[in-house]
Amino acid sequence: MSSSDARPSRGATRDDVARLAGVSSAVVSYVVNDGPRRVADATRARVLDAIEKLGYRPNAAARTLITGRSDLLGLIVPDVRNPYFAALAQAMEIAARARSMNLVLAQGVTGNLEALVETLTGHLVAGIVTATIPEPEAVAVTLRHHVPLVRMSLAVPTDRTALWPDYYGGARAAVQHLVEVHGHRSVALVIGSDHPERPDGPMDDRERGWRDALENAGLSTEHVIRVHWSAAGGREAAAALAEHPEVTAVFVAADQQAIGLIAGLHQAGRAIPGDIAVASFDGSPEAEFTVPPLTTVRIPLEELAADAVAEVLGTPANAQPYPTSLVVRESCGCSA
Amino acid sequence: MSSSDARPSRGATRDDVARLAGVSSAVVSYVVNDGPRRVADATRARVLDAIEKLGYRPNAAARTLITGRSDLLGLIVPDVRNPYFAALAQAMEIAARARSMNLVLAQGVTGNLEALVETLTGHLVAGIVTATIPEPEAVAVTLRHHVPLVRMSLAVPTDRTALWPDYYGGARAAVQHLVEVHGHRSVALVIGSDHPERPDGPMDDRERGWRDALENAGLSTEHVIRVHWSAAGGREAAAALAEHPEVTAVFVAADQQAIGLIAGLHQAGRAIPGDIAVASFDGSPEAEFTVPPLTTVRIPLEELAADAVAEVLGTPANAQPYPTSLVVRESCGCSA
DNA sequence: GTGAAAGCGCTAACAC
DNA sequence: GTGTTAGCGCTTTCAC
Repeated sequence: MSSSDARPSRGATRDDVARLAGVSSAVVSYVVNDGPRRVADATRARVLDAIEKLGYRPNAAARTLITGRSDLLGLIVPDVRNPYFAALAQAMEIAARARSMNLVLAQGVTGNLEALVETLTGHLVAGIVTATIPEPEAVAVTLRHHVPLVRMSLAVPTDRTALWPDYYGGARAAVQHLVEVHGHRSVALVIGSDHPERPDGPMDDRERGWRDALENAGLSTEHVIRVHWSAAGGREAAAALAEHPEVTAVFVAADQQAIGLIAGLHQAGRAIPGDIAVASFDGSPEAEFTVPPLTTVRIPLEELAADAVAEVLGTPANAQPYPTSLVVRESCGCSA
Repeated sequence: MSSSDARPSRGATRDDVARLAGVSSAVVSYVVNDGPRRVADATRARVLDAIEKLGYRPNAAARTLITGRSDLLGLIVPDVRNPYFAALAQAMEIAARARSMNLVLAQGVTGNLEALVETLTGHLVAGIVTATIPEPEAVAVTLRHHVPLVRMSLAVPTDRTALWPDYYGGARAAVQHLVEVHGHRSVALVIGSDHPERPDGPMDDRERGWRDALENAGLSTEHVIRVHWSAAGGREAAAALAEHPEVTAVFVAADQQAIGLIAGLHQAGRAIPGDIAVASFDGSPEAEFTVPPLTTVRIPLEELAADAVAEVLGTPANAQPYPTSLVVRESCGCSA
């Protein structure tokens, strides 16, 4: 520890390694980065040895400064505690690390994203993946700084890049299952609302799927219950449902809401699936542990995440919605 | 766009701002950082104006390079999808952002942390907070690079810094509740094991709390069920419990396990709390939505997170365990 | 109150 | 196959 401790002591630098290995610092770079020049095996070994001895780690900041791009990837979600976004964060972290990137986690809601995006671009992140719908100003920041922005879980026409599950097909399949397999004639929809201020905004594709499945079967689409995208919202939906005993099944747009709905239904003394059947959307792991286990539409999050990272790194991803699959358990009326 | 696009176009630099404002680049620094020199109000206004016009954002990498410390904070958890760690991540993200830090999320298990820690230190993170128990090699890396390492959720004697909830007191209070309020005489423990390879390792404080509460009441501590720290583990525990009908109550060391346990108990046709009462530990939000709602010990995660961040930033935190509180719901036998 | 200038550690031409 | 070197954008000491 020969240097002063006035500032946090920095570890060995590339020059230290070069000196110890008896080579120039460029060679150290070549070895560390495996390019862009070839290095003789013997030299490489000496360098590696010196690196090991010194405990040398490249300084990410210096590298970022010169290359103009860091190995950081921003992920913006509304709320990591929501199991859906937690699962997304997990999938993204794994996908990022598989490509030697580091995930910077940011939580933010639509309308507050600009500052977050600026912070992230200030770090020269390789890209930003967001499950929160960014306002135009936030998008403008990424555009100005040429930072790839990948929107997940929802696509709007103006998106440069978006990856999203097949909300429409998945919802439709779930509702069809309720109608065709179990013979339900009155299937309610429980869904959140992203734009409470614009009730006439774009319709969620899950809602469209539910609607089309019902209309195709000649059934009514009158029962729509809009609550918060949360378990607490789902519990409120149970109360609303109590006023419509004619409803014998519900399609819920998110597992979290379904979990709350089930709790509320139990509290109200209604049996699942006996009195009322439930199917939902997301395919989160917790759906396996509700009572009864929840039938849900699984989203291929791992694929979505891997492709989102790939997209940021320059590999154009699939422009199609990712296929979902119905995971049949007991809440819909199927037996264990 | 006068510069070539050979490399990703970088936004305006501090020099651009200085030029436009007609000042030296040092002054721009003084304005941006609010120091270390004073700047005349008129000058400051011109600089701010130029910054605005140019859409200038400081380059975090350059700043990190010169200061030797970034505004990044590493958080290592075993699994963000586990609601407990999701809640921790959320609390940490909020606490970090409140101090203008960015959270780098890393997932890792004991035994694999060294590389993660090296990556993080390579980014000159201001500190690392970990809920995963780091092996000594990983700790050594942080020591060598002088990166503060704060361990959360568990403390071992060799820790430099650790913040942890009152596992012992919380568990003990929960078990006492089961025994004293509800009169249970046979209370099992369901808990995970961090060191399956060392069954004689340090005992989890939750286990100690459970044990002491029981021994003080003159009750037996024979029923210990060790399963994975997950809902699936909890479900297995339900099966194990079926062989011991004399057990009328269970203390579960983690909400996730309790959620699985409840599912398993239902499946086995056992009523909660009628046949068997349940209380658990964590205080995660999902505990409110089980059937019946789960009585659980709440951990003050927000405080823990805020203090962990403060600690990293140089404010020595509380060296005491953080007080927990029993959230009484229905799974223990209390009425709604 | 403001400016000039010396690096922070690294990459990648470009020479040899 | 290896060495030299010019910055990347910023902070801060030191002059003025």
